[in-house]
Amino acid sequence: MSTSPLDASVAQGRPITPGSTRPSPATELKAIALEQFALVGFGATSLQAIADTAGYSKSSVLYHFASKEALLEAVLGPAIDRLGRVLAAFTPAGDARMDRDAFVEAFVDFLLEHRLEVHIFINQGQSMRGTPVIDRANELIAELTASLFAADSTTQERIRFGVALGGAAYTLVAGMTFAGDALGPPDEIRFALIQVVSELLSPAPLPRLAETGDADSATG
Amino acid sequence: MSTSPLDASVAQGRPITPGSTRPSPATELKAIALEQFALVGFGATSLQAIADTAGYSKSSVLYHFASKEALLEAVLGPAIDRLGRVLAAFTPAGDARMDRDAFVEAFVDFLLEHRLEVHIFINQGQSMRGTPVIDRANELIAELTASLFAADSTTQERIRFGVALGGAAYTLVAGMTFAGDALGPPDEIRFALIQVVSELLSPAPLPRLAETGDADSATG
DNA sequence: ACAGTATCTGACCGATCGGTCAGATACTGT
DNA sequence: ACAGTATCTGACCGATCGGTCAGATACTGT
Repeated sequence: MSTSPLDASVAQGRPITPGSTRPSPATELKAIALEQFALVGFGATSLQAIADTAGYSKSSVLYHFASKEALLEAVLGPAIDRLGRVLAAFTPAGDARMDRDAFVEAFVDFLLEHRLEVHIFINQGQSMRGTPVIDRANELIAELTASLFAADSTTQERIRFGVALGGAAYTLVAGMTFAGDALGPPDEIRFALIQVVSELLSPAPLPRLAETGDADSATG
Repeated sequence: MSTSPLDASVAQGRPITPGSTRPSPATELKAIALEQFALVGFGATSLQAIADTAGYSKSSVLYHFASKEALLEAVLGPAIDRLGRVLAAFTPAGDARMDRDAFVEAFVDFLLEHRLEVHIFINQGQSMRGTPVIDRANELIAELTASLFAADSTTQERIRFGVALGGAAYTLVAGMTFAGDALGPPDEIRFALIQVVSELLSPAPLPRLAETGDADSATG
């Protein structure tokens, strides 16, 4: 009995096994909340469900986070901070198109690291307007759009940008989280994403794609 | 007072103004439910909210639809039927790649017509497994994947397919529904989508744009 | 040993959830 | 005019929602 590591140890609120230092309750709760918010949505996730999964009481969740919305802030905040930093590094002043290739790489790495957070505010951002952390994310997306495209951008360009953003977010969550590793090895996923996002953000197909060949796709 | 057409007329359950024949209550409820399910999610949408928006009581909603899940079935069913027909027309037997350009056009038209439904089962399909209508949609997506790609498809191809599917669904909802007409005129959107989806589903960039003799390493 | 603090919990709150049901009302064909 | 049916509603149900609070327990520095 009590095969689950969550049962006996965490139920008391502190790690018992001295060897593997269990993450703090707040960290654990944030991780569970992140997954649930992305999977079933913020509105459809109950604090009770989060507490049950973590092995705590609902009161404990509300001890660590003042409210459900505060928990959302804590969950999304770091990812949005990081997005802000990625954007700031590539839009220093008025000069928008600095080093687009490097930007795409940094952006894809951001997506890979924070795919669940991105999925949340991509797919639920519109219905959560008013929540500070969501508004901040929406502002950053608007900033990103503005820095990538001039004011006279075409429908074509806007569509390609939207497809790149939403497509990457969807693929990462649906493919990596839900479908397991059916999508491919992580390094291949990263390479393919960088390529397809670059392609989508460029007015024409990548110019130097000609001789790249396979790169490292054969190395498993 | 009572400027809203919903107020006086529908509150009694039947259209009063004889000129403009109001849609049936069931149709109206489905339209409102569709929007809410897509906007805030199925789990976060209450029957009361749907009823209030339509100007009916919650009991009336449950008179027309036996349950919340039955309402979801009624909302998504037609779109999934249509998707099934689109797929059936282009995968008659084992021959998968019939006329890919025509298929992409039909598929994009399907996306344009049922963007909210697609958004629902793209973004909430994983958390609604077990619901018959959602399972049916997931099967169709799997069938689509199988008909587009051989069993030995590369990571690159799978990523591109996912980006096309998720990206188109996201762009149509976020761009057209939430951002109004900021994306562009409908015919331009359609044209741009057909082009970008075609490009993503092709193993190599569009042949006309560059003379890259590479063919992307996928053609093995 | 002891006081102070951090953490966790059950009991409880009003509000809302999906759903049931009896009855009121409107429409129908005769 | 009348019976039958379709439609709509309020009252009500148990369950669950996010959140509060007093008190139990564990840990801390002294």
